[in-house]
Amino acid sequence: MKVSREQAALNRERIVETAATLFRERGYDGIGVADLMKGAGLTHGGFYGHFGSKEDLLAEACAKALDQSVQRWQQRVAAAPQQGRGAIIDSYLTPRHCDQPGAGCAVTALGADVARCGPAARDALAQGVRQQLAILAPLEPGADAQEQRRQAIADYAAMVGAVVVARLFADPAQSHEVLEAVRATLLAQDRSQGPS
Amino acid sequence: MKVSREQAALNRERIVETAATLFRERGYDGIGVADLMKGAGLTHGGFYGHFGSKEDLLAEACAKALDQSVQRWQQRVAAAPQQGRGAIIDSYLTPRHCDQPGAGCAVTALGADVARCGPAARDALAQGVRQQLAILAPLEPGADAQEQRRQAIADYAAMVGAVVVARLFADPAQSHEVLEAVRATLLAQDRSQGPS
DNA sequence: ATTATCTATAGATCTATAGATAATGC
DNA sequence: ATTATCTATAGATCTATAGATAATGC
Repeated sequence: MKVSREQAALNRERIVETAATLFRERGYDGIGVADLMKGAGLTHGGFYGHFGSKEDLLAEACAKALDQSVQRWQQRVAAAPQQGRGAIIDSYLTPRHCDQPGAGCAVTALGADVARCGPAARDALAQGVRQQLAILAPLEPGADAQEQRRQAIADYAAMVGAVVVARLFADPAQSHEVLEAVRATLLAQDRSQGPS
Repeated sequence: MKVSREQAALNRERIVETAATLFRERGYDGIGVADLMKGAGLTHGGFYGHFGSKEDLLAEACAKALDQSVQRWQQRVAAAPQQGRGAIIDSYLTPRHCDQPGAGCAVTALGADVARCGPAARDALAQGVRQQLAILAPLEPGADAQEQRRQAIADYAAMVGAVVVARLFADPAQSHEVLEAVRATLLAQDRSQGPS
């Protein structure tokens, strides 16, 4: 046992990635340090060499999860520039996103947990939200930057709420109705307000 | 000690009400059976005479919390019939609601926890959401009932998401910006689409 | 010599239960 | 006699730490 300094850095990263998935799937209190380390292929005693506390790991896991979301958003926008904000809305409001919280938006999966936590995890999520709003705003219809930001916030809130509510329904048809209703309403605004 | 049958029923109800508040404030795993009972003025050993498990209590607490929300919605609509859905939107999207999760919407405070739980709590929340949508739909603009329901779902998702996101920001100005952006966008739709 | 990980455990907490106690209600 | 509550505790789990072990890197 015992590994190189380089391997130790890889192990640390694997712990953060494992945590980013398992926290989103089971919640902050739903998974213990021992199981997180086991998920990363390590024993739990090594944990406190990497992180000061479980909550410190939560903050890093939130930052990692949001970073991945931000990168996916950028890729989708770059891949379909003519689709505008629709590229983001369409991929966010899918049954796939609802059914895979471990790979999805950390705000929907961990928002309530993190709002009760210390400032580190909270700031990590808030920072991610600001980045996502910065991607969304230029794609919005609106006369000026202020109106575009307002629209970006409204779209973002609707998407987050749609996934939170859709996950409550055990019946896939009802989940689907929620996702589709929000999607149709958001995309209909393009027509009623026109492009910028 | 030991109390009358009538007093026992009152004690049970007080446990549910205490749980409805404390679960919303601290999350399902954030408060234990012993502290819940202490909050109701009882000792924790008596708990299992009233409920089969902690999760059974969660289901009852969710039902109670949503019942109270539904009643408040009905009162607000009855008190200001000319204001329509604006009466609900205005009261939902307030700093007061964000700052008092223990008295607010259970979907925003417990949605993620409950989505990971057994079916009883999930169904209790889902049933409450259906009731809230039924209140909202007749107040929506739209050509027919189907379009009104679609708008009700979209408004509801936007409101839930707004509070979840607003609670992430430590800075009250940023929380307020989220609430106001969603409120302005929802209410602006009346003008662009017109009343039914 | 340093350090990343492992084994083992301390100390706290949590759900659930068993048995005792003291009131209600026949 | 029944029953609602209380005291006490079993059994499990969780965070965090202490000390041992076996590599790395000078």
